[in-house]
Amino acid sequence: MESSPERRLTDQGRERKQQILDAATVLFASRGYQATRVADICAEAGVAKGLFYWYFDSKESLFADLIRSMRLQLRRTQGAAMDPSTDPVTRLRAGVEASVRFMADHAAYFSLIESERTDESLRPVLSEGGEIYAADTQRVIVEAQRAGLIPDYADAQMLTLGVIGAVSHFCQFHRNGRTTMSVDELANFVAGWTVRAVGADDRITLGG
Amino acid sequence: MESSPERRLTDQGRERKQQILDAATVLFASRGYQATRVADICAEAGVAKGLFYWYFDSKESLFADLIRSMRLQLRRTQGAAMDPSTDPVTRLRAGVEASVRFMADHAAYFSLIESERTDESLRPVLSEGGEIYAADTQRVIVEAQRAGLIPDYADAQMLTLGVIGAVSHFCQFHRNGRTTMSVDELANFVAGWTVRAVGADDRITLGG
DNA sequence: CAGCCTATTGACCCGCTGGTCAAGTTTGGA
DNA sequence: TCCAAACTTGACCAGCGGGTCAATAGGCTG
Repeated sequence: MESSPERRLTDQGRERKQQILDAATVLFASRGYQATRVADICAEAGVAKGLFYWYFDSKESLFADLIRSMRLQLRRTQGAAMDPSTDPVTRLRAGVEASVRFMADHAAYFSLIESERTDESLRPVLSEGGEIYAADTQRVIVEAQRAGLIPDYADAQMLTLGVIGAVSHFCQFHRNGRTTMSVDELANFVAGWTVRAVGADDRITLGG
Repeated sequence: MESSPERRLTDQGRERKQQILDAATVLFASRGYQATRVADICAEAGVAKGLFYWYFDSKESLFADLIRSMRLQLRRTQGAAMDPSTDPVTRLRAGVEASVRFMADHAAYFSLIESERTDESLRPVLSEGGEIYAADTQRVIVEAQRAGLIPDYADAQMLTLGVIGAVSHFCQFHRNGRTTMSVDELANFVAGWTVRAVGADDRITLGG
């Protein structure tokens, strides 16, 4: 019931912990958090139940770990996605494409957070990120509006929600097999879709 | 463990059943299906636990009942939404606006189906509808493409997914309070968003 | 009133699952 | 070589929660 104050892990320890984390990711993604039993995770990871509680305080704390570690990775990847020397619409495009690719690569993770969004006990952990991503996006959009590339009588916040939503739901459809597009095609299509929706259409591409 | 072969209900019986159904809707929507206990539902409805099993075979069967009855209502409402004598883009607009309004009116229901989409045991019931809605939408889009109102080098199916996704995720943001727009404003905005994204922009409105 | 069906209760059952623990093994470093 | 800490196990526990049931009340029909 404690463990938090920095337990020193050996190489083997770190490996085992990751092993459990991986097993949990797979199971959470396919059955959801609630429906996944600690025993299942241990079986999947091939370790005894007690070991779970050597590395994690609780099932919920493992979940938090999972989310946070993934978020770190996501943020890093996204950071490198947009070239600051280009114009905002180009950056928006690039950001959207990168996000789509990233989400496709980490399908299991995103299907997890998507499904567990309404879980009362998990809400805090889940919502603590995400606003950051929104802020990033909104910044680009406002910049584009200032540069006259996007009509500025539309609410920037709504446009932001639209972009984020579009990326996430197209990826969701991709995960569910509702579309069989390749990731490249998808990324391109979604970029086109959002640029058009946002009102920055230069009429050059309609993606697909 | 049976009950299905048409139990005859008195007026009072029907009322009680609905009462339990309503209680379940509220709780499912706010905590999710898994996290809601049968005892909670009974407490909310103000009846004893045994009564639950007088009217329903199981928690899962209540859920199925809920979904099916709601779907019926939804389909009826949507049927009346679009005026067949207008052009496809106008109909698309109208359909989107009507859907947004409907989803806002039935927020509890949609937040429920949205959150429980990944639940293994519930998937069959959940997915048995939904394709119908997609088919309706796609028909309008294809029609618009034939009429030259939407560029036809874009994949109609992808555009359909985009429309459906946009409606559902904007409504989701509305439910979560991520936007404080009124339902009317929202409906208008989403209609504008989708029309632009789909490539049918007549440059008259950018919503908001 | 008698018989039957619906309606309603709450105590009870039992399997499941998150979490604990005492006991044992391995590893690392002094 | 030896100690302590990291690691690993599986049996065990307690409470929770879905589902059951016997008992009772009430209402309709003959």
